Amino acid sequence: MIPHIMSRTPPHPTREQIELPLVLDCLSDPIRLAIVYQLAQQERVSSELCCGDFNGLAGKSNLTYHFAKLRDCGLMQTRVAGTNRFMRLRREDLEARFPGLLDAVLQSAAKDADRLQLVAECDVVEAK
Amino acid sequence: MIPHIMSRTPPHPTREQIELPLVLDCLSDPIRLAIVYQLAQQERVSSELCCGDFNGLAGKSNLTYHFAKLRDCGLMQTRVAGTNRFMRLRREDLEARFPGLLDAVLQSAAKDADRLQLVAECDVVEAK
DNA sequence: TCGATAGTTCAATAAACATTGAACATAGGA
DNA sequence: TCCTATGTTCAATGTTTATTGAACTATCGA
Repeated sequence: MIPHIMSRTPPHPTREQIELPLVLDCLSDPIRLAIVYQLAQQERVSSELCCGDFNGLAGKSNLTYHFAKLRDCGLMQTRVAGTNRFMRLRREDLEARFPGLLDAVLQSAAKDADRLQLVAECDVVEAK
Repeated sequence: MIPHIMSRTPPHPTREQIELPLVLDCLSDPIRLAIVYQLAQQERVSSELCCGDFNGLAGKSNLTYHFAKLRDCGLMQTRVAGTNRFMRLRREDLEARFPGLLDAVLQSAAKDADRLQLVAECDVVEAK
């Protein structure tokens, strides 16, 4: 039987392969910034979210596209479990490569949460 | 006599108009990141550099394009003096809007200076 | 006043990007 | 075993992007 593509974990860059321009470019898109922000908010509750939790941000296939970019640049990790894909922030790797960067971006985003139309923390938790 | 366009200072966004996605997008381009980095290195010597100081990074008209993007997003300020345009980083405004962000990016860039082909500090100073 | 220097503007081009919907693959439950 | 939920793949579309060179404008100094 031929191995099934979809059940395999997609490729991720190693920590050392994470590149600053790619990370910044990823974070510069409002939808991807919202994904990363929501992931960060959720971290206190659980470190993972699945694709469906972001349905409010864009259409399904568009989200797949943005997830791939976030994965390719090293910001997110995807874990496959059954029919779900669980995402988490690669906090430690980011912190090791670019100390303070992710937090500076997240705090900047939090400051402009209204302007950027980001979900408030309570929204995320309640939506569970 | 009709006022001469080129002698006027180009428009800049106010501090409040500076937007996070635009700033990140600006910094995600390797040439623009190099410009900002060089400007930051130079700050200890003088807070300003003129277009010609960046000739190593790209062609003249391409530089004009990147300078415009940096100015439009609020990262740089341009001052016109004779036939020169002097650039400086809008450090205070950036710090007020997004505390810690610029420094986190600059430190990250410094860590990857080789990979990003950024000018070493001594190169900048010696090139004067 | 002329020439050189500094930088801008404009049009053209090729590549990358975000977005959509339709078709598909996979896993789990009735 | 079939139905449903979850998510991916693919092709098509229109937009934005970076880069180039040629023509231009403005300023300074000889």
